[in-house]
Amino acid sequence: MANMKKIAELAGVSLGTVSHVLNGTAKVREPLRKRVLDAVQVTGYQPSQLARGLRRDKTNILAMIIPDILNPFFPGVVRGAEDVAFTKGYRLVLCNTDNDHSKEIMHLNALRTYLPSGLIVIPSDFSELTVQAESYRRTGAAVVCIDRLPRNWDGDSVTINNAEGAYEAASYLIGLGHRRLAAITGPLHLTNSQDRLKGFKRALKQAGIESIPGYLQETTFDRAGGYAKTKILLKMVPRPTAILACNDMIALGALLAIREAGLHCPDDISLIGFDGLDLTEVTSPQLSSVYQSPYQLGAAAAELALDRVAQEEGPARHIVLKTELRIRDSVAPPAKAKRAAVKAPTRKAGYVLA
Amino acid sequence: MANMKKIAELAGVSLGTVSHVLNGTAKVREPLRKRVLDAVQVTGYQPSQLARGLRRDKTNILAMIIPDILNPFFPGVVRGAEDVAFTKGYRLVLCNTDNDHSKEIMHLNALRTYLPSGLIVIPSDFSELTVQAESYRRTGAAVVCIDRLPRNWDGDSVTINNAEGAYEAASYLIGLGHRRLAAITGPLHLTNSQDRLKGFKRALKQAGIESIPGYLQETTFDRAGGYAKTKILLKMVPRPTAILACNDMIALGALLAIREAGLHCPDDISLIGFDGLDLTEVTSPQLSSVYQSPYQLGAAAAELALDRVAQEEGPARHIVLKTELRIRDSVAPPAKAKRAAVKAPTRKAGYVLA
DNA sequence: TTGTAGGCGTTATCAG
DNA sequence: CTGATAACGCCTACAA
Repeated sequence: MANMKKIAELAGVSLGTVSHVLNGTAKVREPLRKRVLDAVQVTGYQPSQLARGLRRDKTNILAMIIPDILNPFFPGVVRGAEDVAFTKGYRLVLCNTDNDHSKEIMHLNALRTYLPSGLIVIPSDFSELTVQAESYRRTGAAVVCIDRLPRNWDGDSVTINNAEGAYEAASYLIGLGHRRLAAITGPLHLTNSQDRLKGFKRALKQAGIESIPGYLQETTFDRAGGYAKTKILLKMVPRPTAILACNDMIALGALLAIREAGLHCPDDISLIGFDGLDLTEVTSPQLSSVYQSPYQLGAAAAELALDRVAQEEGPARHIVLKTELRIRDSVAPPAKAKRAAVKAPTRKAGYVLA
Repeated sequence: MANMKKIAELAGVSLGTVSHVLNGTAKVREPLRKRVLDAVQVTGYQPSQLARGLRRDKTNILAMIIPDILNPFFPGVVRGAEDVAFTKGYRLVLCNTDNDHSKEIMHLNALRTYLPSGLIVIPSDFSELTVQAESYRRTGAAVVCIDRLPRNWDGDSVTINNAEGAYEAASYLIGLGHRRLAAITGPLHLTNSQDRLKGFKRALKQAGIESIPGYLQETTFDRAGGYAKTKILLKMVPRPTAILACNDMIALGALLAIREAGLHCPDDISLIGFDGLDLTEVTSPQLSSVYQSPYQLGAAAAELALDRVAQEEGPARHIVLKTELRIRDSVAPPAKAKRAAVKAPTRKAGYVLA
């Protein structure tokens, strides 16, 4: 492959001049400039990212560390980041941690020697990112934390308004006449789980509803967890009339458990999920959910990281994205209260199919 | 960050010796060796991948080019490749083409200067990869093509047995008593679409069923396509009693169209998808599908690529993975023939939930 | 067995 | 403005 030396020969100038033309680092007389550019055209020359990175102590690489691309929430995040990165001439390196913080550390270490410009991280469970990031920043890399935050995180971040989203969902159910509301939360050591629970509780409190401890179930963010906890909820007396699942996978498991119990959603029990994944449209009933945009999350993180590359100083920025309650077919007024129930707001359109 | 020079000083040896110890490229006396290793320990030294890559003309980077990580088939492929890459000390760079072959070329060009060891590509529509790959191989990179092949591809590849999978699905439907079988295929310029159609036709031919042209519909690999084409199929007289959708997204659209037409799956019409995505479990009825393992596809590709790095010569290898027909609730004997129908094989278990 | 030194392709500094 | 030239960190002949 062509290199700068060859371009210099072809253009009949020195190596330094080629560099100046290519990087705009000094004014070069037009004729010389043109000769260089022509030589570049002819040879199809591209600068070696390796040599450039070595010299500059920084590559056009953006690294992204996530729990698991197989979890349907994450592809959108990755895609958002990749699009922004690509547009700005960066490549995205993808790492999966399986929520294992030792694997997170391994990735962090391995990536370091590639001198990435930025690092976008969805922290694993019990992440020690706050410590690691410090050493990273010394290499000049921007570290942006998204979706959930590790303990004591004080750097740049992009999250969503978890509490508000859960609050709206719970309030909506209460508005329908529900008084016996249950919540199935994700692991409560995660900040997003904590915040969603807070929002849920606030809605109850505001409506003067006393929360029954058994109605609050904590589990993992997956279908199996939702299934198991819903089984428990359905056996309670009195049985809750509505469930807020703190993500869609949990809601999916809940739906299955409801069906298996011979109950019907939403007639016997209302259900709202969280995230608003595509698959909420293909279940029956279609699942109501607190939608958030994974794409926007990833894109904002990449913007933030690359801004930080250009402008290293400045206070940490915290971007908080909005959620949107999407009501579909999985909610209804509670059976006993149907007649008295407040009229439900107009059904919002979800994705349109064709 | 520490570099080899510092290690050499700390260990009281020369730079070359450090390199020899680290790469096992020459025998070094135990005491020296130990001093080097200790210094590495103490400093937490890691070799610069950039400098190493520059010197070796090759980095520990594996690049992966796919249409779109948002398509639920691809995350599994990416994860399979990343796991293998990670295990062997490689990082995965992810690129989305949106099936746009000019974007594919842009990625290919941009990646080149990072000197990746390997390249795993799911070709875009009308890909010119066969040409591009040639120039890539000259840089010493292994190029592996997966899922579908571009025109004239003669390099390493990993695909699945598309024809066989479609054949089995169609044969199964025929075995249930269906005679009016329709197929909704993906774009027929793609090799995987072509092969699935071939398998479908072979099953019909073998059963002595004449295929009605209108029963063969070509569309894009998405829900909207499946929806539109199914609408057409449902208006035909006589109406098909079974549909083979050439991927699960198409099947999803078909399911919706069937429901909207006031028909019931499987009582009025049987449906089998292709890919066996997780979401086939959450529809109702649960979708039968020709399962393939995206994870295995990605993992095999990474193995193949990295094998090729170690062993550059040798004939092209073509790995063909098996599919597995997973029958769930979306198939039944045709209404009129129910009594006479052959007994359906035992229902295979899909994923187990808990 | 160990050390020396050249060069991979850039960028950046500093003379001219 | 333009051109040498010294790093960046590592590998690898080749020499000792």
